Amino acid sequence: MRPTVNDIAREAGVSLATVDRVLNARPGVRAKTVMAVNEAIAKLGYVRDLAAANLARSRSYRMAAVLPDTESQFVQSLALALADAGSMAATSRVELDLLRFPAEDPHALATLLAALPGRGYSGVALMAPETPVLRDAVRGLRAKGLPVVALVSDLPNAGRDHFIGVDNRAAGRTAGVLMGRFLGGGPGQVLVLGSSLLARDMVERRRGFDEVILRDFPGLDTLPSLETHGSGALLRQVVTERLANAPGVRGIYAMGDGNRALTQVLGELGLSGRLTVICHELTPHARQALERGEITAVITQNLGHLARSTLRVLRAKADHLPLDEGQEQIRIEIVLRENLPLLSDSGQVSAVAAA
Amino acid sequence: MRPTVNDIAREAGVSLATVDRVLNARPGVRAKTVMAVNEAIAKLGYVRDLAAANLARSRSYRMAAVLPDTESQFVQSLALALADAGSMAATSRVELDLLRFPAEDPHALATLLAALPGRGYSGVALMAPETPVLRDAVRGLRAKGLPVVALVSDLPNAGRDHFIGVDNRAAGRTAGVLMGRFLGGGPGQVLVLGSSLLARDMVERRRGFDEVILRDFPGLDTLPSLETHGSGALLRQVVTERLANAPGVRGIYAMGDGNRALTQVLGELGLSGRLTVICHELTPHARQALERGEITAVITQNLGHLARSTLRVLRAKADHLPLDEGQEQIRIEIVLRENLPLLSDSGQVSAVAAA
DNA sequence: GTGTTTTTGAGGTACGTTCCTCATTTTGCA
DNA sequence: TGCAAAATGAGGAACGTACCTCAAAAACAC
Repeated sequence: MRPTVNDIAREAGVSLATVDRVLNARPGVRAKTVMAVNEAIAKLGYVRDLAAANLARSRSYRMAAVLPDTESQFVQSLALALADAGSMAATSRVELDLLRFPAEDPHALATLLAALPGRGYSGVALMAPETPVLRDAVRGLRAKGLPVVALVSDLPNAGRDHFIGVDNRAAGRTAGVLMGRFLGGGPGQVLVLGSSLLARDMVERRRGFDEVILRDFPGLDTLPSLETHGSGALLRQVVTERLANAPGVRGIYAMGDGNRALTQVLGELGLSGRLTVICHELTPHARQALERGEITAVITQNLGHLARSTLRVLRAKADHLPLDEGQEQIRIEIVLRENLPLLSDSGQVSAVAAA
Repeated sequence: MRPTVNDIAREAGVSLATVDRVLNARPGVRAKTVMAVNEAIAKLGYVRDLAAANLARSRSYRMAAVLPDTESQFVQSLALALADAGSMAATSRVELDLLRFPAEDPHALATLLAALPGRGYSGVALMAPETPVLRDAVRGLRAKGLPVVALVSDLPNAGRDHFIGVDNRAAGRTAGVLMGRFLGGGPGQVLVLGSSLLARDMVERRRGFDEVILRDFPGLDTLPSLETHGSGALLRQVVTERLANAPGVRGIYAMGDGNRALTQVLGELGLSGRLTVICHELTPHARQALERGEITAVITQNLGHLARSTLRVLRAKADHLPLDEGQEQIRIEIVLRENLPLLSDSGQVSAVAAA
């Protein structure tokens, strides 16, 4: 049998109350006694029964996940993955509320965040661009003892407790090496598309991509990034125009969203499957395009993993417990048609069902 | 507050005892009453508090992971990942014992397995080649109520409860498409190495690989598999010999173990970094070789994930609970130098430390 | 050595569930 | 209608921990 607090009390020759004081770092115990108890703990190999502890504390966790109200498939999939992880976590006294904010309104976001501490939350996961207003809001939350984790895109200067997502520079490098090798090193031109050149993620991806192409594939010519601002129409226009003027284009690197519009345009131009197309995020549509051969490779992150990780990290932070860093590291995944994961990851399934 | 069993009793107008009977599927409740209780459950959105339930049951789980006593880095890493997951799971009343069997002795394995039910285990995870003796042993375990999950390599005909690992055919296809694209479709020859042509995994990988090469890259010429039987010396010999006779070799697909010997040989022949080398399993050595550019790509599975998944599945099976299939699916990961995960995945770290 | 403060002990209640037992009510059947 | 069987209720103990109170003991200061 596993040792319990009673066993420790007996072993250390003290009372249960004293063991309890030591275990929970309550004051009023002599250093000597603390030592004795700790020795007993070590000797018996005691591990606190977390289930029983939480039960006794009758502690429960109410977390908030705050996402932009964008309708992009990526955010939708993420929301579903989070909701899913939340409902699974209900068995362990964790509740997750999904909150949305107007994508282009940092002040509305700040107001939303400011209201959270009053509503009984014990942690916040946040996906938002880092603005000065946001930085202050995050600091405010942390000042009130609410842990804040940044989701998908980091908030390094806001002093978040943790970042859950991938290193976008490395993701860009990965795209770069795939593009370079798939094109045999050149010669040829590569079109680069991004939603906005101001977004940190886009900048980092582009930097990583160029880094690799310049160093390892000098025969390739990467064109300046084209901004699509999340608009399908705009994407359509710039891509059509550019492809008409640049007959040497052999590859397209789509750093941002709009994969749907992209594959559509390529189809209309009769270029489906004739170019090497690399994009990010395995949304339901990207998956389809991959299956049909319209997209060559997708650089992605596992949203189910990301969602579960979010809950674990929030919980650990709320309890001031250490993390299992290895488990929380989100990997940069490369998906080709051949290693497309089966369509049974809960988040993805629901996303498709909802689409 | 979350509803409890008492709330359900009140809502359904029955006693706590009856609710308990329904919840735990105990006999002696009319169908009508069962319905009423279930309605109350649905109405209040009750979710059983697993922590409290397990506490009350004072249930604990003792699991066995049975691995061959091979010293390959892969098995070592797997063992460490399992040990690690086991120690993390100690907080949730799960204990994992690592057992080893002589790699080439199916009968010793069968004896080992037969002894398990008597030793208080409530589940077994097993990595072993499927032999007739093993099939019977597995059936014996299951007949005694012990769930059995196959690890890494499947035991489809032994009636295992679950398989935790990747689809090797798809892994081979993935290797194939990478090889094909990296070589620009040809012309050129590809050397294929495997530990043994009898092992199911090798056969499936080879089949997947050929499937893609034949269909999509007819310009490439894949040579017959060379067997290395886990021996570095043998690998060295056959590779040297083959490369001397076949100057057109531009790629090597290493399906089995022996990556260490392979990179060494290539180094000695002055071919490091000059060939496209694709292998399996991100062992510490493969990681190093990847960093140095001696290996181009590694097809792998996340051992930390695999280990945690094993424990979750064993536990779910022991309790006859459903699985979160999405969470348990092990993905086929493609690792290049550019998306090499940081060296903080517990299993990998320990593996390196131990190496 | 007295008085004060600090440390320790003893004991209880609570958390939400499981799993008993025994008594009582309801149901089905002859 | 009566009787056995089935269904339900009432209550309690247990799981391992947290957290509370009050009393007793020990350590400390002067």
